[in-house]
Amino acid sequence: MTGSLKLPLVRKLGAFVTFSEDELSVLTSLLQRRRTFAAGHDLMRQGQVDQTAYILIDGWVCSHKLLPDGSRQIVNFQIPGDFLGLRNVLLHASDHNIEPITQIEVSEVLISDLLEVFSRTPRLATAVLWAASRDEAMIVEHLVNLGRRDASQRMAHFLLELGARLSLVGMGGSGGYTCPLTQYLLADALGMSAVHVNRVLRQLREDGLVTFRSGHVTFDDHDRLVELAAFDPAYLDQGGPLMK
Amino acid sequence: MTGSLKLPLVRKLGAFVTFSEDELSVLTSLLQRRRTFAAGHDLMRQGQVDQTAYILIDGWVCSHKLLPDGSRQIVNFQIPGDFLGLRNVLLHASDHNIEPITQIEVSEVLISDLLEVFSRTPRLATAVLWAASRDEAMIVEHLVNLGRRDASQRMAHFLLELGARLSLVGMGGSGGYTCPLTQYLLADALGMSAVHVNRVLRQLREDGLVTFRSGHVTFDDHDRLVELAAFDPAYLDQGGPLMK
DNA sequence: CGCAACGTTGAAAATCGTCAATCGACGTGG
DNA sequence: CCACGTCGATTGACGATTTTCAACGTTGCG
Repeated sequence: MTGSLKLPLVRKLGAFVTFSEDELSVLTSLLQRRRTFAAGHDLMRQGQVDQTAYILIDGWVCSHKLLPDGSRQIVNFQIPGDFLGLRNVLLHASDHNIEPITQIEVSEVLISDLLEVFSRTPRLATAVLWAASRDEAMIVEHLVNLGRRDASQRMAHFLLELGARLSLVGMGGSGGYTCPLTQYLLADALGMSAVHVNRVLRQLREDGLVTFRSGHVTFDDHDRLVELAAFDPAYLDQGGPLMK
Repeated sequence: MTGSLKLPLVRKLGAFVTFSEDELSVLTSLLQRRRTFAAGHDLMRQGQVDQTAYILIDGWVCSHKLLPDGSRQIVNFQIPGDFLGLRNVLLHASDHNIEPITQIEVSEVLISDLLEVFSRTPRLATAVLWAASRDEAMIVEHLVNLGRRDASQRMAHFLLELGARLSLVGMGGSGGYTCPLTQYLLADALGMSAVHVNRVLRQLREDGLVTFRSGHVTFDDHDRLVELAAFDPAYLDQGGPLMK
C-alpha cells in the first residue's frame, strides 16, 4: 500500500469503491499536473469558454455566480479531494466562477486524460461520475436549505454538512473542524446578509449548539444541532466506515 | 429523415450535436420501453434503492424533497425530453421524489442499456452527459434564484426559464406557453407561500409584464420581464437556432 | 346540490435586510 | 514605534419583505 491513501481524493472515492493497484496508479497519474493559486485569483469565470477541470489537492475554494446588481450567490465550497469545474467541461461556457478562499494547490485535469481514464478503467469512470452525482445532490440540498429552512436551520445544516464532508477526507472529527470561512462568505452561501449571519451564529452559540469563532467550528451539542437542522446525511452518500 | 425529429429528446440533444443516422437509431432504441403513470403516482421516492432512470416522453413532472415538518421543496419541473432520476443511478439511494403532475408517458432506461450506449456511441454518451450538465446548471440557477432574488424576480426568472426550455422542444413560443402548474406548485418551487405567489402574480400582471391564468402563461412585455429578472439564458446552453 | 381543489384578498405578526456605528486584529508606511 | 487604513466581527434601531391566519370566491365534478 502506498501513501496515496492519504490523498483526499482517494479517501473520498474510497467511500464508493475500493480500488485495485492498477486503478490507484491511473488515479494518481491524474494528479501530476500541479498548479498553485493565491486566494482571490479566480480559476474560472462566468462566460469563459475554457474547458479545463481541476482536482483540489489543498486549500479551500468557493464556486459562485455573480448577479448584475453586484450581489453574489455561493453555490458550494470545495475542500481537498473535490473536483472543480467538472460541470463546465461539456457546456459551451462556464456558468460560474471558481475562486480560491485560501492559497490552494490543484491538479489540472485535461479532458483528453479524463476521457482516456473513462475508456481504460470503467470502474474509475464510475467513481468520478459518482462524485459528480454526489456534488449535484449537495447542490440540491442547498436548494432545499434556501427554500425551506429559516436562517438558524440553514446555518446549522450548513455547518453539519461541512463537518461530514471534512470527516470523509480526514480534516475533521465529530467535535468540530478548522474553517477559514468569513461571515461574509457564509452570508453569500446561505442567502442572507452578513449582519444576520452574525446574529444567527450568536444565537446558536448562546443556545449551546455550535460555536464558530476565530476559524474553528465546535459542535457543542451535535444531537440537538442535527435535530434543529433536520440534518439527514443520506444525500452525501458516504455510508462507509467513515460515517458515524 | 424520420419522424424522430419530433421527439422532444432528439430536439433537445440537437442543441448540442447533430446525430448520424446510426446514432439516431441507437437513441430511439432507448425509447422503446414505454410506461404510463397517472398524476400523483410517484415514479421514485426518497431513500428508495431502485436505480432506474426514465426519459419523459409526454406530460409534466416535478422532482422534490420532503422535509420532516411536512414542507417540501421542488427542485425542478421536467418537461418532455428530460431525464428523470439520472442522478440516482450511481447513488446508493434516491435523494428525491419524482412525481407526475399530469398523466405522463415515459421510457424506462436500464443502466445496462445506458452503459452500452456509452461504450458503443461516445458522441451519444457525451450528449447525455451534456444534458445532465445542463440539468445541474439549471439547479444552480434555481439556487441563485432562491438565495439572491426577491419574490417578483424569482417568479419572473422562473417563467422565463420555463419558456426557454419549452421553446427548445417545440412546446412554446416567444409569446407564451401552456402550463399546468398550480400556485401551490409554484410556491414549493420558488420557496415561498402560495398566498405570496398569488400576490406576486397579480403584481406582475397589473404591471403588464406576464399573465399566468387558467393554465396559460402570456408574456405581455418580454423585454421588461427579462430586465426585472436579470434573466441571462446562457446557463441553458441552448445557443442553437432555437434561441432568440 | 354539495364537496373539493384552486384562486383571491385583507390584516397582523415574524423574519430578515439595511443603515449606521463601534471594536479588535493586522499590516504598512512614515 | 506609532498613526493609519483595511478587514472582519459585532450590535442597535428601523424598515421592508414575506409568512401566517382567516375568510371568501370560483370552478369543475360526482
